[in-house]
Amino acid sequence: MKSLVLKNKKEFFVFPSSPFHFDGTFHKPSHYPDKLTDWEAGKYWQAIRIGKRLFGLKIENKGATQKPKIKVSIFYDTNISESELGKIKEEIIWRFDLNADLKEFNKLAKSDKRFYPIFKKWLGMRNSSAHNLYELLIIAVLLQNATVRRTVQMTDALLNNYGTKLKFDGKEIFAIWLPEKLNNVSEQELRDLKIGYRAKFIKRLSQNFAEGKIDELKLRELDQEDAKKELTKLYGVGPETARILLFEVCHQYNTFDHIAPWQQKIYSQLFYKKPLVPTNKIRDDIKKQYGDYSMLAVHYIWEDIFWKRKHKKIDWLEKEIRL
DNA sequence: CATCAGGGCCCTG
DNA sequence: CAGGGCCCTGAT
Repeated sequence: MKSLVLKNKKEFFVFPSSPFHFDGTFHKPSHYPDKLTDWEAGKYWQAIRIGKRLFGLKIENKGATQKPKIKVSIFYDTNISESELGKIKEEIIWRFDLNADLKEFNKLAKSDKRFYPIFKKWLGMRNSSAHNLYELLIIAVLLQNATVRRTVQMTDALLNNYGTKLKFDGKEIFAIWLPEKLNNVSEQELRDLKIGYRAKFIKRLSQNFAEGKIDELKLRELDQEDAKKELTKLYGVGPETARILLFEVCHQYNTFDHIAPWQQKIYSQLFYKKPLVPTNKIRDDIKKQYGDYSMLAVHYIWEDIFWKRKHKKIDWLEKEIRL
């Protein structure tokens, strides 16, 4: 594995739209533990790629819910251009949806007697992705048909072989490889890392990205239906993977269409306090109540229970999260 | 020890 | 559009 020490630093500030929730936006406790990001209250680290170059990223909360302000520190090796700095800023704003206009959504939340306490607690939280399309796609493929532990093992194996370790700000943060890095890696070599049939997906997807067949920026502009169509064309991307990408990378707030069996059990408890409610009913009820913000609303309630789980084990939930 | 399902997807009939 | 197969791993 390559290792990169980043000793130089440049800083700037960003002012997210108000209201804003720093920790809810930069840390998602429902995600599986990875070495790609690090977080503590008010502080967040990750690697970010601009073009082919890697930078270290530290983001700190310097504002308040109604007066948002974040400090961004970029760590680099020898030099960094103004254009690169600008692109990083733009990219951060997109990935963490810092310019989001959530007025309509917050109005909707206020009229929801049942879950208003949750919406209020996380007021200003964004749905976000630390990663670009290719990177999140890889993660999503590693989630397929696997338990959390297995996903972690596969991620580590791939990172150890093809990733880069960045050292900055006293942290060690990993970065996912560029798609072309796998050009000369055979499917069998990937299989040897015990990622199973996903080797074929990752090989083919990386090839597509390396050849520039997917334009992430264009995808961000498409409406939901077209974006979904484009994503589903990709080999290894079905309804669930498309949903993840649409919501997290494209910031489509209304993607509550596909419900996986394990999610069904958790939604049944969260929304009905029952072990198993039909997915059609769950979907219809949520869509009826939250309209264009179906997935975003569910995201608030979903992350909230995983935040609670951080300090207090929740029996019924533990059962459904397969470690 | 064997069997099985899993935080899906592709392919076939 | 339903159902089998896929990699590997931990649970039974």
